[in-house]
Parts: sequence; C-alpha cells; structure tokens
Amino acid sequence: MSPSSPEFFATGARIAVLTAQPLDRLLDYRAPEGGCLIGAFVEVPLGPRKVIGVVWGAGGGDFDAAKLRSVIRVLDLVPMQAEMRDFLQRAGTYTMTPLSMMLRLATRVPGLGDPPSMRKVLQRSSHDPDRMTDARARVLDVMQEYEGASFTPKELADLAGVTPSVVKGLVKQGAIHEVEAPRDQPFATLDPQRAGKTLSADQARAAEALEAGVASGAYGTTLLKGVTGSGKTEVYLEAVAACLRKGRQALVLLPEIALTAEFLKRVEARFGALPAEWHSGVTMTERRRVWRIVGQGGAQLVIGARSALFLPYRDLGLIIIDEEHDTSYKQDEGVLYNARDLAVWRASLCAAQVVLASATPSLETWVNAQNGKYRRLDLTMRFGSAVLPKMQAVDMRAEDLRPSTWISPTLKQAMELRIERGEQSLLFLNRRGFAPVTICRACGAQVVCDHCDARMVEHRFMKRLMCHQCGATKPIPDECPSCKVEGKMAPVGPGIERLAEEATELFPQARIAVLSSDLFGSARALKARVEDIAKGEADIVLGTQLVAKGHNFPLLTLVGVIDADLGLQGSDLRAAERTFQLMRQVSGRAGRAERQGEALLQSFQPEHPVIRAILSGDEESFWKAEAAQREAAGVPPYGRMAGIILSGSDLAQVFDLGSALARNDGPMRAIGAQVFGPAPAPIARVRGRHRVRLLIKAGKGGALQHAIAQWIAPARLSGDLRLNVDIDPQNFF
DNA sequence: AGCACGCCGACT
DNA sequence: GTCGGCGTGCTC
Repeated sequence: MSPSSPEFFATGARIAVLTAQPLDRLLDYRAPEGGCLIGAFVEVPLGPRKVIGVVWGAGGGDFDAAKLRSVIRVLDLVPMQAEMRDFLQRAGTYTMTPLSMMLRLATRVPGLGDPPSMRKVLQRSSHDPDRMTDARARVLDVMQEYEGASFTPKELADLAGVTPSVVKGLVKQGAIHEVEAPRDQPFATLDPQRAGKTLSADQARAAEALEAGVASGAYGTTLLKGVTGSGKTEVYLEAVAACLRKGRQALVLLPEIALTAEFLKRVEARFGALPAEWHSGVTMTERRRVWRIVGQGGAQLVIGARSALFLPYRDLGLIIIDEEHDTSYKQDEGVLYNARDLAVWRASLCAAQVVLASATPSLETWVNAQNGKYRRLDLTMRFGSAVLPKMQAVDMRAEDLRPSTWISPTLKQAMELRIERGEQSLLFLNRRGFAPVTICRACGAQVVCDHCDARMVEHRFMKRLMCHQCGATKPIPDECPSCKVEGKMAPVGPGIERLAEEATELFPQARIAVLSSDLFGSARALKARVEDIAKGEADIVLGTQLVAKGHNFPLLTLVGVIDADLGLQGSDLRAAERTFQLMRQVSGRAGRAERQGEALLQSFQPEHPVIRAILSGDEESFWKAEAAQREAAGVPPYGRMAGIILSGSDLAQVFDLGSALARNDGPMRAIGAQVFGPAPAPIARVRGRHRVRLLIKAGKGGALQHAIAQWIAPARLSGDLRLNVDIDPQNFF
C-alpha cells in the first residue's frame, strides 16, 4: 500500500476508530506517528484507559479538533480487510446489534494487543564443532534432514535421540545458534492432490458440480441434500479440495463440538494433515494461534462452531454448513445471529461458495432451493435404500384415554412389545416442564387465543389459560367454544416431566430416562447420559427436541410422537418441521440397525395435510404442505418475525416496559406489522433475571429493522432493564 | 465496559 | 464529621 493511497492516513490525520466498547458510535482520533492504514488494529486512549480498536475510515469532523487524542500505537496484526468491515457492518445492521458488539465477536481472542509471542529456536550455522562425537553428528544429521525447519532444544534432542546437554554443547561451540522466532506456528500443509475415497456416480456428479462452483471464483449457495450414509461429507470434502487447490481458505461449520474430533480424523485421512480448530473447547494459546495464522492466510481449512465465521480470513473461498437445519446455528444469548444466514452473506461479500448440507433441510433452505436462489444437489442412498420406519397415526379421538394421560393404549401396547424384546422406545414431546393444552374431547377443537391463533396453555397456579404468544389469559371454558358440548374440555399435551410420571405409572419396572435440556447442567453430562442410553441402560427414553439431534441409539425400534399436532396451530412455527426431521432421523437409524423401526404419531387431526404428508414418507409433499401452511399464516419464510426481549430483576417493571411498548406500537403499525405480547420469553428466567418477550409479525419487504429502531428508541431503560432485539427468532415455546 | 462524579446512610 | 453505597453519564 503506497502512503498516498486513500486507505492510508498520514501522521496527525483525523481518523474514525471503532472500539469494542459498547459505545454505539465511532470515535475520532489523530493518526499516529508514521500514519496508519484503514482497517489497522490500534491501541487508543479512552478516558483513563487504553483500549483496542480498528481504524474504520476518515474522521467524522464534528468533534472539537482541539480535544482529539492520538492513536497510541498500531498493533502488529494484519489490518482488517474491507470485506470483513463490510460484513460486520451489514450483520450488525441486520441483527440490530451495535457495531462495537460485532467487533467484539470478531476479536474474541486472548492477547490481541500483545506483540507476537517469540520463542527460541535453533538453526544450523556454518561453523562445525571443534570435536565431532556420535551424538553431535546425530543432532546435525537431523538438522540437515529437516532443512529449513526450526526446533526448540527439547524437540531437537528428542528427534536425535540425545540428551539436551548435547544440543547445549553444540550451541556453546557455535555450531548451532539460537534465534527468536514467532511462537504461533503455521498449520501443516493440507494436500488437496491426495486421492479421496472412491465416489459413487451420484456422489461424483455432486462433487463435480460443487468443484465447478468453487472454481468459478464467484458467489453461490448450494443445498447438498442426502440422508445419513449417502456420503455427504466425502462430497463436500471434494469441494474443500478444489478450494485448497485454488489457494483459498475453506471453513467447515459443525453444529456441535462433540462432532469435531471425528471430523478431524476424516480431514486428516483425506488431506494428510490436521486443519485449524475453533470452538469453545480450544485452549487460549491455540485460539490465539488460530486467529493470527488465519489472518495471515496461513490456515487453509478451519473446522469450527458458528463463531468461526468471525475469524479474519484473508481469502475465504468456501463455507460448508453441516446439518444446516440444526437450531444450534442460531446464537441465543448475547448477539443473536444465525450463523447459517450470515455465512451466506459473508460468502456473497468475498465471492465464496456456500454448501448447506443436510438430510432434512430447514424449510427456509428448501424454499430458497425451490425458487432458484440456491442450487440443489440430491444424493441418493449409497448402500441399499433408506428404511423408513413404519409410520402410522394414532387417532387420539378414537383412543380410550383416561383423563390426564397421554400415552394411548395403542402406543402403550407397542412399548410393551419393545420391553419384552429388550428393545428401546423413545417418546418424543417438544414441551418442557408442565404445559398442557385445552381441547374438546367431543370434537377435537382446541381453545385458541382470541388474538393470535396460538393454542392456549393451562397454567395451574393461575387456574387460567394463557397464550404464550401474546400473554392474553382467559378462564378455562366449561363448554366447547366450537361444538358447544359441555364438560368435555380437558387438558392434554403434557410437558415432558409430566409424561415421565405417566410412563413410570404404566411401566413401573422399566428403566426410564428423560432427556430435556433443562435437566442437564452441562453438555458433558448430557453426552455421558446419551452414551449410557445407547449402550442399553434404559428401556424408555423420553425427550424434547434434544433427542432429535442425531444421537444414535442402536437398540431403539419404536418412536412415539406424543403430540404430533404441536405447532400445527402456530404455537411453534417450526414444530412440524422438527417432527418431520425426527421421523427422518429415526428412519436412518432403523436402516443402520438392520431392523425396521416403527413410529406412532398421536394426533387429534390425522387428516391434517401436514400430518398426512409426514405419514406418506414423501418429503417433497411434506415441504409443499408445510410451505403452504406457512404462506397462509404469513410466517417465515413468507413473512418476517422479530422478538423484543426485555429483561430485568423486577418482573413487574419488565412487564410494564413491555406493555408500554405494546401500547405505543405506531411505528410497527405504520409498516403493517403486528405486535404481540408482552408474554414470558421462551427462557423466562436467566440468572435471576426475568425475561419477557414481544413478538412482531411483519410482511416481507418493508424496513422492519428501521421501524423497530424507531419504535424502541424512546424506551427508557432505567435500572438493570435490558432490551434485546431478536431478528428471525427460532424458539416459540 | 470501565471509571468517574455525585448525592444519601452507618461508622471511626 | 467522612467512608462508601451504586445510580447516572461520559469516553474522541
């Protein structure tokens, strides 16, 4: 970069600096002695402190020039590229997150301000030692053999099979000298020329299409659809190989850290070396190394969790999102972003390709593929055909069910059979805790909210029905609002814990395991439990959506979906999708276990088109039915949604703020959006703070973010009240 | 985020 | 009298 370039600011020039402080605006400084580049990481004075920031551009000018302070120093880091600044800006605007918070996401690494850490390494000099011994010769041989490599004394001694004192002696003699070298070593070179696994015709065709995309050097997104066992990984590793051959960097995002170890092995087998790894389990020193080396373009491939999207790639050419439908790509604390969606943006800014891999894509992705926004590649089953479970609806209107029980005689019978055979049953219910629904046993009608179509949930302590979408309540009706029959209204659709009580009653001898996210303190505890269950240490497994996350239970041959109707009325717009995904995952397992599984879907409306589509086993018809449903309801991807999460230690205060916002919803009405709430948020209490949510439903187009910004601007956040905007929320229950 | 300033309660 | 509680506000 020449000093006369518009991206260079000469000494004393007025520049705008973005810091990671929650300031919500840029601060002006004077460029340091020697000037600085746009994007440079700098240390600046802020009040009594020194903080790190990024040179964002020329200074704004409305701040008193006499009060300007100077940049303290330019950090020894590769400047942030224009593409990355652009990405942070857009992602921040979209998610309504202050830019400073976005910068924090992009600089979450220890020792940013430290000078590059050095270590002593040994190099061969032209001198020979005065006296040559066997040990000394071995050391020098090793150095010759690995010419160009640098060693620490211990590494060299170990390699030569001598004690460190021999090395020390050579240093003293001047045959080897010590030099300072950066501690952060580049990653081993991955070899994209190595032959991959032999691909089936189907895989080869898909791999070729992906490789062509990467070779084009342009942006593009592809849905790579294939069931477990169809070899998606081999296919997209070919795209990675093509990207590496082009000399660009590649990123593979995985939904869970637990999956990385296995994946690293596959990468090593394919490319002959290990890639860089980035997730919460990586040590501080390694994070530092990865961040710096990635920034220098010295890591060809990164395997990571969603936050790996914010690493400072020099030249990112390919992003793979494995299991793209997985809900863990949506961050649900702090900056609320969806890594899958942001990946597509980032790729479009740096002319990279995106591969969304899944056996059961999200409806959003399916629609995007359908309307041609994404390309779609389908992989068929490689070994035999997928064995779908025998799927059947259990018509709950015809079942003889005692009041307050949810396991139908049909399902119970199927479970008894599994216990006799020593096999496992899984009961799936996507509701935590106690959360019944009120329904008419005569006609199957459900009590829905007068304002928003969502089913009303019985709250025992209030003895009223409450809408989880808008917070409205009403008494439990005695007569059915639909068929007017009296005394038939009953609560059904229990929470997972209540279901456990019932299962214990029905099968007192059975070993029952409950897998619900709020029953496990850590991911590790959960994983251990899952492994125990896989080994057969349970007869009946009860789970929320947690169990749909691809755990493999070989002994599992029966899945009972307790309430397949969940979500068909709008309480959770993705519930049908999740039920469908669960069915597909069970089918994959049944195929692997060489036993056909059985799935029973308990439903009060088995004739519903979405239920029928699930039962038909025909994916395309399911998606069409579900898409039609969403379009009719005007919800994503045919409409837009946003949540306003209010939190604070005083529940009444939090609710008051929510009510005030709801009353003054003029800016939202102006764009034709509806505001529901306030109602308890999906996670109603976090670390002693109460959380309340307003839901916004808007049409496509229209400046949603702008309207929200205008709407919430007057809100006075006194005390410990906080307001967070959640664009495209994922959780609705 | 920090760190100041500032205005009211229980201590040397 | 003052030490210190954390509410409010500023940082180029």
